[in-house]
Amino acid sequence: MIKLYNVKNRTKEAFTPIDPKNVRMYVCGPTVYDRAHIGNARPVVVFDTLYRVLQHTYGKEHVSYARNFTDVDDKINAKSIETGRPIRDITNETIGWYLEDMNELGALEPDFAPRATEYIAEMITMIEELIEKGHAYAAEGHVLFDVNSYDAYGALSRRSVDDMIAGARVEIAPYKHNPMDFVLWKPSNDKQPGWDSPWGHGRPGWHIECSAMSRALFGDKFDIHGGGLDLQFPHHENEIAQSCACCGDDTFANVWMHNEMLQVEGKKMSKSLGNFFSVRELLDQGYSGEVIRFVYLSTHYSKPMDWTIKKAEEAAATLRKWRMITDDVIPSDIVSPAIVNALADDLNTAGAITALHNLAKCGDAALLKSSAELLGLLGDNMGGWVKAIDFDLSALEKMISTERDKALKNKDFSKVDYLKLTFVSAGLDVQMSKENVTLIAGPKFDSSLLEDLF
RNA sequence: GGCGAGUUGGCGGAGUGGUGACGCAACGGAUUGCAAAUCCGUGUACAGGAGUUCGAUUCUCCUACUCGCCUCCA
Repeated sequence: MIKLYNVKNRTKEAFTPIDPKNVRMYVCGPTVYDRAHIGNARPVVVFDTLYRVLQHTYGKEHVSYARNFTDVDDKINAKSIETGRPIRDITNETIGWYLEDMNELGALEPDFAPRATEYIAEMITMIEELIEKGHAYAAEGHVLFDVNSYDAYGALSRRSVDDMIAGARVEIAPYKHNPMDFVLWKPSNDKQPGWDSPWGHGRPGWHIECSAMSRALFGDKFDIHGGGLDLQFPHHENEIAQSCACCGDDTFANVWMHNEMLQVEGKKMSKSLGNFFSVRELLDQGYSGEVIRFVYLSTHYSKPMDWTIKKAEEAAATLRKWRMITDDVIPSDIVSPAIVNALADDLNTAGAITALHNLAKCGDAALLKSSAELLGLLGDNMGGWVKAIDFDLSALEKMISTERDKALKNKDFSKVDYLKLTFVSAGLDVQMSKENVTLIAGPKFDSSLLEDLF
């Protein structure tokens, strides 16, 4: 049984799908104007893991996962004006990057990846319904959602409209009935992307796309809605308001999940601090996608996670060890119950990693591999970073072995020690047993440092 | 100002109303020509205060601190 912490009730509860043959999860995806940064990647890895657990529990063909691309947004418009490139070029390129980068993190592609611009008609329909039902109004080319018309507004994030107005720091547009009313549709000028609508040439507000697209793909009601905690308010609150006002109080997502934010070396990631980087930059620095994924999974999704070099290095060491154990091992048909149980308990990925450590300790390589794969780790497609060394060490092994045999007789170890030192400084791990000497290339192996020996 | 999350041993990080997870580091031992790797072993951690309880790190309240959202940035 899967248990999930449902933000709606702030309670961990048993997960019961609406239809076990059709489990539906919607996760808010990126606005596509630039490379995904490492904060963007956390929900991707978190919900990818949940996707795998759901597939494991209900069967691959019975789980649908949708993650949208927001490809109409003022940030994209700004980039287009700045670079002189058409919007579609920018969004296509960015989507390509995104899929590449997330693939490196071992994230499966969702079953649906809807683009906002392909669902404009559905959004317009929904906005019309909202107007008809008295939850939205048109004003000066805009359409606004009337928060006073929806009593439960603020329930998800536990905010009251009055408190928010009192503490508001935003300038209030004159055409709003209530300062908290938010935009469903807004007018576009010649330079902005736009579509014809009953309210003139314009474009959708940010929130309506998720309501319209999840409805189009999953219907009025589905199981899980996820995203970063920063989206809880206002984005998710507004999605709920739109969808429930339109389709009924008992519609939209049953379970709401939010992953906590990511920090870098103890500080909020920000461009001014210089600790802001993309997944691609990290990959280019030599941190493999698998290592990055492991670091993400070693902290529970509900807690803030600190990205540090130290963690990445520890993760790399652990994975290297596990890959050594599972090299050429055929994964077991089953997954360790300890791992399944940990993951079923509100996606306790850190607990699952502990269970993997236990499997490694007792040497059950087949089960270690199959179980790690449920977390998206130790897959054959992700191990390139470990096996990348193409260098025959057998001649060196023989060389040091011979010298050692001699030294053991004449007690002069100077030559052996010299070789050992050279090997170690070239990044080799030198393992001498009674019988022979084994050399293992470490992460910093550099064969050019051995040239003098030949 | 409003709202929320968190504070666990040297570091990271789970978890639990009553036998000190787990990883890294450290230390001791086995092993080794010496090492490394490996194996075995070693640590009186739960921010502070009050309360509930036979018993609290775990529940309740208060205090302090940290962080996040409310503002273009997930």
